[in-house]
Order: sequence, then structure tokens, then C-alpha cells
Amino acid sequence: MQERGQPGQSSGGENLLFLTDDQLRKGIEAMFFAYRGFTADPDLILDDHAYGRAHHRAIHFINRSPGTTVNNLLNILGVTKQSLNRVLRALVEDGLVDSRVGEKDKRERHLYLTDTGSVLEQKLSEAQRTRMRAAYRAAGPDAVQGFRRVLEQIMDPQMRKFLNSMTDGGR
Amino acid sequence: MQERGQPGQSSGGENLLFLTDDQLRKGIEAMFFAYRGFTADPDLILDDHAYGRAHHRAIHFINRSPGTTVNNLLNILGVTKQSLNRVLRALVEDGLVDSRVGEKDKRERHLYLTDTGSVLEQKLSEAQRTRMRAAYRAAGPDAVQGFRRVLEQIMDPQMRKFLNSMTDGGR
DNA sequence: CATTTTATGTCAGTCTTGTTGACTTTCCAA
DNA sequence: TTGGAAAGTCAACAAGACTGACATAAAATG
Repeated sequence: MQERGQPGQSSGGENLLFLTDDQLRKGIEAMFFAYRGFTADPDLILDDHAYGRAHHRAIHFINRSPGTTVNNLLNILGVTKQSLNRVLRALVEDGLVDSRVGEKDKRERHLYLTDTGSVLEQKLSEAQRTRMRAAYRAAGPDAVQGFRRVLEQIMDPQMRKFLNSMTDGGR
Repeated sequence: MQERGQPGQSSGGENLLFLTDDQLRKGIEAMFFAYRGFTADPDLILDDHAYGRAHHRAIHFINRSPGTTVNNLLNILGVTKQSLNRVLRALVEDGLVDSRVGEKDKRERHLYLTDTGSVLEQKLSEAQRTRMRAAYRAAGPDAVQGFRRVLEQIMDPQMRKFLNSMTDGGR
């Protein structure tokens, strides 16, 4: 009752059946279940360290862009600075993150992982990569390409831009 | 330093470069950003009703499987009964969900959406589908197939089984 | 029939992580 | 130089997850 109006559009073989509400619902549920699996392995490790996903996310993106500022991180993570601050404070106190006052602009803090922080980052990301690697391998390169393509369309354009800027320029 | 050992395996053109740590990291970040987009639209609606994602999930799966029991829902959602109970209590009190004592087994409660509940479910799922539909359309059917394939590999096998059982049997 | 197990609900308390509000320090531009 | 904007911090609160303990009712089992 919503979309099915125009099947058999192009040639007849490749129609728009993949856009039915039922197909969309299946994709929605797959996203839900997959995201649970996606976070499950790092979560186990985080429990041992009394950290949560918020800490994982901060660690990930600090590792990804060493020297990034708190404000940068806020834009990427999409939380309030107060929320991020609590997480960063814990990581700094525990010696996983180094927060250095900016040289040009002393209001800014530039964030770096310490050696200890890098060790945890490796553990976390390797756990997550292991699952992703298995999934990629089982699904094959073409499926992976489609996977990435759809994910990019689902995310907000701002994030897509950011993701691709990191993809090109990073490291 | 992890996986790149065996490229050029099959024929040389299609190698295993999609399994590098760098490719995996990009997929991981895409999952993170996409999930944010995935939940963003329903979240706006939920705010108006003073509900959260937990309520959305309960509503979704009750709509998906009318008459399901609390225990079923617990297994699907992967939360504790205390957590789910708080959500269900609110939904029942607000008249969105009907909880009926089982006829065969009177210990069980069978859950149904009321008319009011169905209205909210429609609003939420339509908001979510709108974004997914646009993403699917932009990415194309082959990409969607790959998307689904990779997601199924990422989720725990138990959930994959459940998802596919619903896919076949449902409605 | 007595006992155990299962399904559900509830109360209390904790933790993570999000929020808003108020505040300091620093920079910059009028 | 002064006032506003920006970056970051501290405090308090709320949602929603968790554990643990316990209650009730019904089913299953010996």
C-alpha cells in the first residue's frame, strides 16, 4: 500500500521488488541484529576494564586521528561535550589518553593515545575486526562493496563526507 | 601485519585486498555512522512521546509477531526481563499494548498492539523505512543483496536463524 | 499429591551514558 | 580594551541498561 506501484519498470527482469515494505523491514531487522553482533566482542573486553562503548568510540577515533581536538571528536561522535568530557577525563586519569594544550590556540586540547591506550585500542579493534573479517570473507568482495554502498546511503550526508575524507586523506 | 599474507590467490584480478585491516576499519566506521542514521528518524518521533529506543524495539517486534510472549521478546531483544518489563509496563499503561493471559498456559502473557499502538508503530516504521528506501534505491538491488548478506554474517548465528525463520514463515 | 521447574512480575540499587545549566579560560574583533 | 564567541570543565539529573532477591502462579514431574 505504499510503493509497489511501479514494478517492471526498466526491462522487466530487474524490477523494484527490493523496495517493498517487506524487504525494507527485513533490512531494518538485519541492521538491528547485526549491530548487536558488531558491538558484542569489544563489549566483553570493555567490561573487564570497567569501560563502556563511549570509551571505545573515543579511543577508536583518537587512534584514527591522533592530535584531534575535543571539538572534532564531538562532531564525529555526535554527543554533547559534557558527555564526552566525562569519558575523556576517565581515559586521561587512567593514563590511556594524553591531552595536550594547543600551541596555536590554547583553548584547544589535542588528544593522543598513550602506549597503554594503544594496547587497549589494538585489543578492541582486533576483536571487532575478527568478526568483520569472517563476515567479509564469507560474503565475498562483491557483497562487501554493496554493504559499504548501502551503509553510506543510510548515514547522514555529513557523516558520509567525513568518512570519505578520512578514506582519502587519512594517514 | 595481520592478514595480507595471501593475496593473488585465485586468478590475480580478484584478490583479498578487501580483507585488509584498513578496509575492515572503514567498514567498522561505516557501521557506526550508518546505525546513527538508522535510528535518527524514529528517535525524533519517540521524543515527542517520551519513549526511547527500547519502546520502539518492543513495539516493532510485537507488531511483527502479534501474540508473542514476554519470553520470546526477551530472547529477541537480548535484554533482561526487568528492563523489558519496565518498557512493557509503560506501553500497557499508556494503552499501546494489550497483554493477555495465555489460554493454554496461563503463566504466559501474549502481547498485541492496540489500535493506538499500531498507529505509533506505523509512524515509527514508516520514518525508518523512508530512509532505508532512499538508501536502497540509490544503491541498487545488487548492493542491497550484498548489504543483507554481510549483515547476516555479522550477526550471531542464533539471530540469523531467527531472522530467516521470520523471513520464511512470517505472514 | 508433593515437589520442582518455568514464566512472569516487582522492588531496590547500581552503572553507563546521555542530557541541561552554569562557569572558566582563551581568543578575537569591534 | 572590552565584550562576545569558542573550547573545555564541573555538577546535577534522567533514561535505560544491569544484577540480585523475592513473590506468585501454573505447569511438569516423580
